[in-house]
Amino acid sequence: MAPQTRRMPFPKVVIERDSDSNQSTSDDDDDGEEAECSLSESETEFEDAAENGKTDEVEIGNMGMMKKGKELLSKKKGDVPLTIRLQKVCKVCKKPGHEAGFKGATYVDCPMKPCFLCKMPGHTTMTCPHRVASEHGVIPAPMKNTQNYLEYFFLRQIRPNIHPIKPAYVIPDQVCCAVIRYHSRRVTCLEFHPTKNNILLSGDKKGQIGVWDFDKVHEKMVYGNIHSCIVNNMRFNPLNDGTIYAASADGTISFTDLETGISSSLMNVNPDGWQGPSTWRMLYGMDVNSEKGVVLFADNFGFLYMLDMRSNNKTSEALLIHKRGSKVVGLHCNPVQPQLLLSCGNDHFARIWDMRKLEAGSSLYDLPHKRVVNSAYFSPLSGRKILTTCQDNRLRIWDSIFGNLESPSREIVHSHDFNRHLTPFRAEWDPKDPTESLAVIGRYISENYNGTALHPIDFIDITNGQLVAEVMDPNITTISPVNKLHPRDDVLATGSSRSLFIWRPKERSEPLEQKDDRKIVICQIPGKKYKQKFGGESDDDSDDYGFASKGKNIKLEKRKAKSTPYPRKGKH
DNA sequence: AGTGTATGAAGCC
DNA sequence: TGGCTTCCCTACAC
Repeated sequence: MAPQTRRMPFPKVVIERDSDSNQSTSDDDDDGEEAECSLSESETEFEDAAENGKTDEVEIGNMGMMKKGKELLSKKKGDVPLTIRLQKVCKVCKKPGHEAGFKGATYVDCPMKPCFLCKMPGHTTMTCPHRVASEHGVIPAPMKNTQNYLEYFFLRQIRPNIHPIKPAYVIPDQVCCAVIRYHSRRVTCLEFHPTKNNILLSGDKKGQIGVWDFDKVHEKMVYGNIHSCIVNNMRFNPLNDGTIYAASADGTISFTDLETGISSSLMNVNPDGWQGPSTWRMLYGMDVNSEKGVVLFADNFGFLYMLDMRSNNKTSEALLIHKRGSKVVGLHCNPVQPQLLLSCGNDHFARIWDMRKLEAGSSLYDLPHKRVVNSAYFSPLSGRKILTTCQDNRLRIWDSIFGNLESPSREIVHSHDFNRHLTPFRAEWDPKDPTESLAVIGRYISENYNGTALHPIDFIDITNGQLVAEVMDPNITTISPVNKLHPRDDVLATGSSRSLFIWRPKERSEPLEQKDDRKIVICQIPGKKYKQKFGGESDDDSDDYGFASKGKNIKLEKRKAKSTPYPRKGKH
């Protein structure tokens, strides 16, 4: 039998490319296969010019491209020439005429979407009014004078701690030491030692807990057998600062001796083991109340638990404090009033509780938010203010916890978007600021700094919304959602991806060029070759957490910020 | 350089 | 309520 030949010739295909598309092949290529091939290369828009001149527009994403293309071609088999115009579409909204994404180190927003910073429609991040305003307060901070008894006693108690004059802020703006790839998964929480100034604790997504002496730099330890997955919060034991508590999504509260690494599980909220994801309890928020001698922690079903710190027995049954089935991600005890507890979670609320009468639904105040509340903290000295970080890209401040709590006294628009691959951002108070007005938080959106997209860490004056400082380092190209200011020293600790960084004020640091190489330690998983971000390939697998050898050390170049990400009207 | 994948909240039906 | 899909700047390994 003679081979069958194609009776109907394949339709003539004319490919027209968008004028600003990259390379252009022969415009009048009539090879069908070639057309399909080209179509799969990039996101394009089909335009099918039919015989009567009527135009059929079909928008196709890159995945459905081939299939749709074939359908289209087969439909048109035998028809007059098929014109396929290759036109670039925006990867965000799939519409032609514009493109979103990185242009070099600058990110261009899709104009069809709401502003990535303030979430309002009609403009992009570049032109967002919150980028150019000198302050962001949507509601002025009112000084509420409630003059109730509680307020009176409260003020008497804290008055000596309140500074009348705001001192100049000291900003730790230069990286002085770092451990690169210290953790094997991203860092989730940080904690400074309450008495030893140079000890930093870090928890990660894998369940490991690191203990790092950042003055000696190379003195570091990672405990990998304490938890089996994400460490959500850690606290030092107020009765013995050589021991810590940690809450993990493995459903346990651990108690660990930092010297020996010996750890015990104080409580397991999944006593029956794994019964499927719908019943598995994970622990998120945690705090210790030294006055009451209890460890408080909460799970992903809305429940609060309490353990007596001396007996390690639970002091009460689990108590529903947030919407049933929602995560309670943060707990904080008031530093001055031990009866007051602050919680926050995925039900879009932060709640204030009186620990003397804790029962479901008995919260003193419910502070509403538009999205999940990542964190809620009382101010560190007076405990009178509350700072929350919400996934709606806003920081909120309640100036007086005894005032009108129906609405925050201030909202500050700030880029700290939720991203499932990042540890949630949490704005943290500066515990050293006597005026309780300085907060630190990492920034999600990047800025083009001399050709590199960097994500700075912002210092914000929460009394007026002003950006006091933004710190960045050319070597930290990853987002830094985890930040903690030292309780006594002018030191900032940053967790960015798997690495840790310690910042100090520039004027107090010795020039980096003269520094000991070992100020920066590169860690790696044994046997793995990996590309260093900072200077070539490393195959040093002599040590689990080996030092960077001389010459391979990270080069910290002096940064030259070309532009200010949040240009202000005045000086900041 | 290109791709797969870890993964969480929101919104829809 | 539950199951499904979508999602805008990730980080990193291969």
